[in-house]
Amino acid sequence: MAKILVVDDEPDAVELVEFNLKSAGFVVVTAADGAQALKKARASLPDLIVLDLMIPEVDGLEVCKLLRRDPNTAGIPILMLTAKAAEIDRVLGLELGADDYVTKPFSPRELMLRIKGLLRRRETTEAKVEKMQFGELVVDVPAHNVTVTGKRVELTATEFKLLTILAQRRGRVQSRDQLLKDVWEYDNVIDTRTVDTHMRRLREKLGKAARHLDTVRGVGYRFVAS
Amino acid sequence: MAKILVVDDEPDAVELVEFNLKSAGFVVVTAADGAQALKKARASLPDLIVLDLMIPEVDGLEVCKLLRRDPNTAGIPILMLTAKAAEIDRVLGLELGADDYVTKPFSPRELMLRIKGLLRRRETTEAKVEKMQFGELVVDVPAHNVTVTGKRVELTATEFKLLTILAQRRGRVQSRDQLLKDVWEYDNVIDTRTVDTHMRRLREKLGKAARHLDTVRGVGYRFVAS
DNA sequence: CAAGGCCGTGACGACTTTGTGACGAACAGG
DNA sequence: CCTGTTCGTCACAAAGTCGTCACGGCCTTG
Repeated sequence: MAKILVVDDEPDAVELVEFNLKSAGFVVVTAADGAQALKKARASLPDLIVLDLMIPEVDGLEVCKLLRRDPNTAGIPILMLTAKAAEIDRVLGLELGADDYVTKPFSPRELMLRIKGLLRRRETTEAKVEKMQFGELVVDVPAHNVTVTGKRVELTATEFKLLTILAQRRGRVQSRDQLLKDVWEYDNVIDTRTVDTHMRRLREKLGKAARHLDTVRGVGYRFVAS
Repeated sequence: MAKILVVDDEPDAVELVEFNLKSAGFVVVTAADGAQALKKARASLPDLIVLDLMIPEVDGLEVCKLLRRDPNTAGIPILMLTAKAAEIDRVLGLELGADDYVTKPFSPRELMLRIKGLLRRRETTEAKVEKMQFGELVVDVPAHNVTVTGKRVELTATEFKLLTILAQRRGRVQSRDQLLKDVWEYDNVIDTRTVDTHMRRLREKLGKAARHLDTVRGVGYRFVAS
């Protein structure tokens, strides 16, 4: 479950945000000033930071800059809370590097939407790695190459695409229809059982690395990394 | 089609809105005061609520706040109807958390646009909660995966869907008919006792996490988070 | 406290889903 | 034009899943 750091010096605002986030199943860490924020960000490495611009000790601008400078925290999405719409330009600009903003007063609902949007955006962009390794299995997308314990496995174009898409979405079940859409591209004339046949061929060629290919009965297939 | 709760104490206004919504294919539920509104919102879990600010029993502000505080209704978009433009700030502000507003008198056309806008926004930007944790029980929807104290539990497609729907509506009792509709999808040929059998299998597989599955005698089943 | 209804449980047969081997069409390369 | 590969479909068998039913305990209700 995603962990979120909420930084604001107004207890009411923190409480409101905290309540909403917890209701949505997030783990919440809070901080009331800039110094605390930096400390907690580094200590608990949250998945996202909700940061008020006007806070004591070290202000929001400075916190943002410092977090971006540290390699450990540079990648964490920051959602800025600003009182004045006029400050938006600076917040989103190069100077600060926040990823999104919400102006006060905000509706909790709006805030939640932004947070989920940021988390999703990060998820999807991070997943597009081109060379993937899972134990003995290596999938090199640009080279169009697959190896199992260092030995090259010859896959046909369709098999390769199927494996790639499953691996890129590892952990998530893909229905046969979804796979047809993505691997065979809009060709819904094709029978869903065709997917099964290709999975069989894939498994055959991958040998022991076939353990990564899970069948989820009644739903579809899933790639497991471990 | 989406279900919409309309709350206003003026019968004329309700009728007008209701007529327009029904013409557009929405399912409409109405309430004339705040107490009724809260009751119906919790009972029928609409996709959106059109809420007049000035209503008897419990006023609009209070209804809004209470709905936001309940995890079961916190996510429902609220469209406020206000008589005075001056109230807008409070309505949209931190204090209330409405998602949009329309000032009276409004044109039906304007109202419909706002409603459709809110519904679309939710559809496109708000992902359903995908990963839920309740103590030792974790339900990961996209992965189609359930774990109890870290150990994976193998569920069939039907069992998983049943658990997911109950968990997403935690705290609220679901009748067997409702569950048949949502899990088995329009297949009302099926015996209601079938739900019992699946609940049994779920409980068996979940082990000690089965404590989250409550039987409400004479009514149905309920997922409890704690 | 007795009757009736509701729900948990175990069993079972019908049905669905998936893995597998085989086959012919389409296709690319020589 | 020939040949080998790839691809989509099919049929079949095995395994898993589903819906129903009957029984019995327990709770509710009068």
